[in-house]
Amino acid sequence: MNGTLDQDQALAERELLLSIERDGLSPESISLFQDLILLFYRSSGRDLPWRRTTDPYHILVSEIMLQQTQVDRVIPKYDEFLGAFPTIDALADAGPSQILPVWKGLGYNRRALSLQKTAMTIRDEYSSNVPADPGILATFPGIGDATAAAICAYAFNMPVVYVETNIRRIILHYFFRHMDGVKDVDIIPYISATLYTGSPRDWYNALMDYGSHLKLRLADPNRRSAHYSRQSRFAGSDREMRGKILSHLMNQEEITADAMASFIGSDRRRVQKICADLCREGFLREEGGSYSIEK
DNA sequence: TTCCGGGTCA
DNA sequence: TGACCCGGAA
Repeated sequence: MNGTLDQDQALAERELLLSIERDGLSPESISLFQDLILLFYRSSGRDLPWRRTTDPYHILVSEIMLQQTQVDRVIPKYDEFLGAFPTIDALADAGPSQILPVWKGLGYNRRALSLQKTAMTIRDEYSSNVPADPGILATFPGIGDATAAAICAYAFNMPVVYVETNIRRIILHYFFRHMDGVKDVDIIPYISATLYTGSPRDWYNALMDYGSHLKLRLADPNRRSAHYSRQSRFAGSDREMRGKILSHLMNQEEITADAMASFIGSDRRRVQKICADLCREGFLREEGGSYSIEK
C-alpha cells in the first residue's frame, strides 16, 4: 500500500466515524462503511488458495480448518488435505488413521473426525453435493451457524449474515466505540444492515481482510465482546496430552496404557482415562489392553 | 509466558 | 452459561 492510499484510508475512516457519531447506522454511514472496507480490499486484499475456487467441498474443508487455525498455517494444510482427499467421496471413504496424520498440526482433531462424518452424510443423503442451505449445513457435526453461513457466502455467494471474530472486531470498533460487554445479538443487525449484497462473497472476503488488519493496528476490540473469555493454560492440560497420545500413535502401531504413561511421563490412571475418552470419540480403539488409532 | 478460534456438551 | 478441545506465533 502506498502513501496516497494510506491517506485515503485515514480520511475515509475519519469520515465514517463522524457519520456514525452524527447519525448512527444511517444510509450514509452504511455507504461510507462499505466504501472503506471495499477500498481496503481492492488495495490490500489477500490472495488465498480457497479464494481461487468456489467448489463447495473445497470451501467446506477450508472453513473447518479456518475455524480454529490461523490463515498462515492453514494454507499448506489445505492443499495437502485436498491432495489426499480430493472429493467428498474420497473423504467419506477414509478413516481416522488416514485423516489424522494429514490433519496433524492444525489442532482440534475432533474437527477432522466431524468433517469426515459430514462427508459421509453428504455422500449418503445429498448425492455428494454440499447443500446450499445454512439450516441444513448447521445440522452436520462440527458445523454451527457461523460455519454454515460462511460456506453459503463463499461457495454459493448467498447474502447470509453471520458473526465471526474478524467481523465482530470491525463492528465493535466502528459502531460500539466505547461500549463494553456487547452481545452478538446486538451486533448482528449491524452486520445485516451493512452487508454489501452486490457480492456477498467479495464482501465477506473484504471483511476478513479488514478485520485481521485491524487486529494488528489496535488493542483488540473483541475484548469488549460479552463473549470474550480467556482460556485455561495449555501446558499440562488434557488437550496437550490428547495431542501427545495421538501424535505418538501415529508413529507406533499400538501401545499399552502403561507404556504410553511412561512415554508421556504421566500417571497411568490419567493416561487411561484420556485414552478411554479418545476411544469414545472415535479416535482410538482398545484391544487386549493396547490402544491403536481407529482405522 | 500469553494468546486465541467455533462447536459441542453438561 | 461456561468448560473443554489443539498448537504454533508473538
